[in-house]
Amino acid sequence: MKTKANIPEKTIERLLIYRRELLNLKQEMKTAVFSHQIAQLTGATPVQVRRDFMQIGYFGSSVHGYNVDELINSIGEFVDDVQTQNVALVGVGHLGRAILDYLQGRREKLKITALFDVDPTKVGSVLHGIRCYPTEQIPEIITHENIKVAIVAVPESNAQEVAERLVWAGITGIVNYAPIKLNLPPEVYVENRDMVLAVEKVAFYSRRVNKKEELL
Amino acid sequence: MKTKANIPEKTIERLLIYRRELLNLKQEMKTAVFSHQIAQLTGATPVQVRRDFMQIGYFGSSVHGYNVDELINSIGEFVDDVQTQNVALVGVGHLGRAILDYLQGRREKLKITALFDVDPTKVGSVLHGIRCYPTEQIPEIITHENIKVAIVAVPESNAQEVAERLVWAGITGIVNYAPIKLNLPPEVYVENRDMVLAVEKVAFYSRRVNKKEELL
DNA sequence: TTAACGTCGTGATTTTTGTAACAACGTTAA
DNA sequence: TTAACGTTGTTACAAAAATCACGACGTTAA
Ligand SMILES: NC(=O)c1ccc[n+]([C@@H]2O[C@H](COP(=O)([O-])OP(=O)(O)OC[C@H]3O[C@@H](n4cnc5c(N)ncnc54)[C@H](O)[C@@H]3O)[C@@H](O)[C@H]2O)c1
Ligand SMILES: NC(=O)c1ccc[n+]([C@@H]2O[C@H](COP(=O)([O-])OP(=O)(O)OC[C@H]3O[C@@H](n4cnc5c(N)ncnc54)[C@H](O)[C@@H]3O)[C@@H](O)[C@H]2O)c1
Repeated sequence: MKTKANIPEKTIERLLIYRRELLNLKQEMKTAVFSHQIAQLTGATPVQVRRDFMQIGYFGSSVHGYNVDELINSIGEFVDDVQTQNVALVGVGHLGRAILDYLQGRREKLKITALFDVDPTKVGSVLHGIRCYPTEQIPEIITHENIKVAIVAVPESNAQEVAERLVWAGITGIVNYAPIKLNLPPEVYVENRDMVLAVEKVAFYSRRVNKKEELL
Repeated sequence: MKTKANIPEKTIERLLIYRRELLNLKQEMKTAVFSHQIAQLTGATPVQVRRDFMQIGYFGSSVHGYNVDELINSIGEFVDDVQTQNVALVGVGHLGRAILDYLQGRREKLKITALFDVDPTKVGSVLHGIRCYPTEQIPEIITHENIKVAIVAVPESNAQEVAERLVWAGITGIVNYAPIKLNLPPEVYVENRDMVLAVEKVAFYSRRVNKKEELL
């Protein structure tokens, strides 16, 4: 895949958003779509949409626009692995449970295949058909299931330790819901999802709106 | 505040991250800190750190670095409102519960003061001292409590409708956990937090790490 | 006294990201 | 046949963000 070299991160993010909406269009039996429609559905601009598709080497027709099915496949070829990627979820509390309920079955190529927790009442149980293991078994299971991606939903105080164990076991990508910066080797890709920061940011920008209105 | 005009969004995000770590330093009784230490703790570069502080008009000393307390206050003066901002949480399921547990009491200037749900078993109950109201009362409560920020944690199928109701009631900032693009007036600030997209992105970049290792 | 050091603040530069402009090309309708 | 239309692909341009490079300024120690 020659194009794959230097696609901007922002483009990757948008491609995933496009796909989400394209899957909806497919549900609605739509077969073709124009860039300005995708833009409308996703909050991007039409030019941005077209350029993003250009970057992954998918070309539409100036008459019918883009073929929904083909486009979904092209994005998939680009962002997905050939095989399904297995995912581990560590910390099966309220948050972990919500994540599990929500994620499971949403994407063909992503599957949570192992849960980990320390709580003896949770270890050994099976949720959504997935077994919950004690954290001691992280190396064993991660290796055996060839898991590279993990979701960390444990309390702040345990997140660093858990993350290190995961990386040691072979994990190379982490979605981190704990409100700390994980200190890990730079080759591990970490996406942080601290909710407090999100709310703070929205609180900040929501205020500017109010300020603006006052001036009118 | 004259500086407040044109601070980049990325800087705002980093300032909030800096503050999170500075609050930890304060807990540890640290009183001063250098830019390279903050950089280390947050994943930024030292220059970026200094630049960001420059932008909000806080200046350190080249000898002692930055005063932790003062810096926390300066960031606060910049990003926080003078009074506490009240926040509404809509959808008290697994996700909503986790958000509530986690957010409440973490920040002086942000407080969840109202819950909304449609489930009769939840409406009327009190969690963390906060009452859960039926969604019909959104306009009334939002107005009465002067709430401008809301967190949407309802199922996908209801998110758009709920968001519209919130905006109609006066909400100007939303953290959206439903996996859809909310179609709202452009002056409403929306932060989307779709977990599937986060995992997909991490899955993508985690793979590149593996690829790289293969080449060595 | 002065030179070496470490850090800050900031102008200059590079890199990344987004936007505008427009040619190319079917399609439609005069 | 031809002109007008709407959309795509792409080049050129602009804006935003990150990085580099260096002067300024206490502090330390020779
Ligand atoms: N970023 C966010 O959006 C957000 C939102 C809510 C919670 N959180 C964070 O996620 C954490 C989990 O939230 P929650 O509401 O599910 O809390 P919770 O207490 O309901 O769940 C935590 C789970 O982690 C397990 N656990 C504890 N230590 C562990 C370890 N060392 N290894 C494996 N599992 C372990 C516990 O047994 C429990 O099941 C919170 O502490 C908070 O830091 C983040
Ligand atoms: N983005 C993410 O990270 C993420 C993760 C998990 C879930 N989700 C989304 O958030 C939603 C909630 O997740 P959950 O696990 O808490 O689901 P849940 O079913 O446990 O909770 C949903 C809650 O919303 C309430 N609700 C339903 N319709 C409502 C309405 N019109 N107004 C007010 N409340 C209403 C329900 O009564 C329930 O209490 C999911 O459907 C999913 O779309 C997002």
